[in-house]
Amino acid sequence: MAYWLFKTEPDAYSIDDLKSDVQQSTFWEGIRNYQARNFMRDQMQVGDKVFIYHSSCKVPAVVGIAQVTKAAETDPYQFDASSDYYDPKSTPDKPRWIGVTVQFVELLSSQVTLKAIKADDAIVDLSLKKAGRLSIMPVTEQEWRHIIEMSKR
DNA sequence: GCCAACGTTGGC
DNA sequence: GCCAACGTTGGC
Repeated sequence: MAYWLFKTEPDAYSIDDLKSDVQQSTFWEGIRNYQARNFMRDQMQVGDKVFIYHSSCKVPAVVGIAQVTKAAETDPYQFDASSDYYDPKSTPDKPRWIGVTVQFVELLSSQVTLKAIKADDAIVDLSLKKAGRLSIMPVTEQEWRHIIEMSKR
């Protein structure tokens, strides 16, 4: 089982939206970055754990946990000309973009802020720390455990 | 709202 | 295939 971190803008779709969504789950559409896509396509499996991270907001932070409930499938929004996620270069017989389905697991008892993560020497490799703009990134098991511990402080 | 960082595009 | 220009992301 692998660990991941998904960024989302809470104004658009927050962890609370996920929690109150149908079956507490959602198709994670709109990933338009090749590195992120390749993680979903090549490595992500049902049962993988996911940190939900709120970005572009007052306090950027890891706020909760979700899990992958469905492996990658074609993201239909790439064919929808009225969608922000429309990609005119993608075709149904050769789709470029995919998404997985995730389900809410739990809220962290306290959020772990970007500030705290940046200040913590135990977290070195996390892309979040390297000014990465990656919307989906791998998390090592140690980092996962460490961030869970931080949320309990 | 600014701007640095970085990914993508397209001309050559 | 290089690289400059451009667009986007995301913290502040």
